[in-house]
Amino acid sequence: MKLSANEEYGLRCLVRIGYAGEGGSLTIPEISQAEGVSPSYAAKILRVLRKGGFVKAARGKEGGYTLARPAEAIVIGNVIDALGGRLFESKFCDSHSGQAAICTRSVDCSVRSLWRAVQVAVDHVLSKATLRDLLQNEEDMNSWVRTIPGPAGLRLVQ
Amino acid sequence: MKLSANEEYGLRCLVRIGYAGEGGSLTIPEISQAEGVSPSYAAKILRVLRKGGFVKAARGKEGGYTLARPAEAIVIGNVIDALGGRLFESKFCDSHSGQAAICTRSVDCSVRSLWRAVQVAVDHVLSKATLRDLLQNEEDMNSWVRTIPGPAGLRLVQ
DNA sequence: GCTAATCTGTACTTTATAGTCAAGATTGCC
DNA sequence: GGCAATCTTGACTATAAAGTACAGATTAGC
Repeated sequence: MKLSANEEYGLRCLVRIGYAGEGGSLTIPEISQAEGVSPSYAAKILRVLRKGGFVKAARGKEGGYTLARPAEAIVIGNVIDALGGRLFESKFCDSHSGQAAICTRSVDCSVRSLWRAVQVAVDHVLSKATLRDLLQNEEDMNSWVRTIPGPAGLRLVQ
Repeated sequence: MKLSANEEYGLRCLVRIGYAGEGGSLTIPEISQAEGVSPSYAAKILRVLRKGGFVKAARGKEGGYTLARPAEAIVIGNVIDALGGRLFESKFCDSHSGQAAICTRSVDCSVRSLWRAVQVAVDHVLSKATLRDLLQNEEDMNSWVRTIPGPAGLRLVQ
C-alpha cells in the first residue's frame, strides 16, 4: 500500500503550479528544478496532468503550465486517480471487472470487504479535498481534515 | 496507491489458514492451489508471515502452517505492515527519516499533510480490524466497520 | 521568415517487484 | 535407517515501474 512516484510527484507539481496563482504559469525547467527531478521526468508527469484536464500547456516563448480550472474545482481524488490508476485497483479485488463469481469463497469475501472499507476511508479524505485546500497553509489544512465525517461515511461500506 | 501482490496474497493466505481453525493446519500445496499461485510463490509469502510471527510452520509429514496466535490477537495493520512495508512509506514524505528540514517549502507541507490524513484514515480501519473479524461472514464483517470512530480519530492528524 | 524558448512524443535504460526453480534440511512413520 | 512429505533458502528470470535522452513540433517576438 504505497504511493507511486507518479502520484507523489504529480500532486506536488500540481500544487506548485497552483501556487503560481490564477493565470500564473511555470515551465518544465522551473518545475523540475523545484522538485529535484529531471526535466524529462517532469515533462512525463505533466503530460498526465494535462491529459487529465488539470493543467493547460502553452508552447513557445512565454509558454508553460497553468491550472486548467480554478483550484477549488480540482478534486485531489481525481488527480490521484489520473496519476496512479484507480484507488486500490487490483487484479484480485475486481468488483470492476465483472468477475463477481470469484466471491463464492469466503476468503475472497472477507478480504474484499476489508479493502472496500479501506478504500472508503481513503475516498473520504481524497474526494473532499480540493487543490484549494492544499494551497492554504498547514494550519488551515487541518481545518478541513476535521470536517471529515466518520462513521456516517464508513457505514456506506456495507 | 495500490496494493502490492504480497499484501493481497499474504493476507489471503493468512485468512485461509485462519479458516482452518484453532490448531488446524494447511500445507503449501493446499494453500497455493486454493489461491491459484505457484507453490514456490506461496512459500515465499508464507515465509514473510512466519518471520512476522503470524504463523508457525511445522516440517515433515503432517506438517504445514498454523496460526501462531489466536485470530483476535492478530491485527491486520501489523500483517500488512510486515507484507508490504510501512503504510504509505515514501522517500518523499519521510517524517520517519528525521528529515524535517525538507518541510520548509509550502508544497512539501501541503502534500505531506494530505498523506498524513490519508494514512490516519487507513490506520483507523487496519489497526482496529483483527483476523478474527475477517473470519466472520460478510454480514458480521460490516458490524466492526461501523464501529470505527470518525472525526475524533482524524483530529489526531493535526 | 528567423530564432530561441518551450512543450510533445517515442524510445531507451535502470531499478524494483513479481514470480519461479532447484537443492537442501527437517520430521514422522515404517 | 530409509523413505516420503514437508518446509527453507538463495539464486534466478520475467515483468512492471521509474527515470532519461533526444529529435520534432509549436509559438512569441523581432
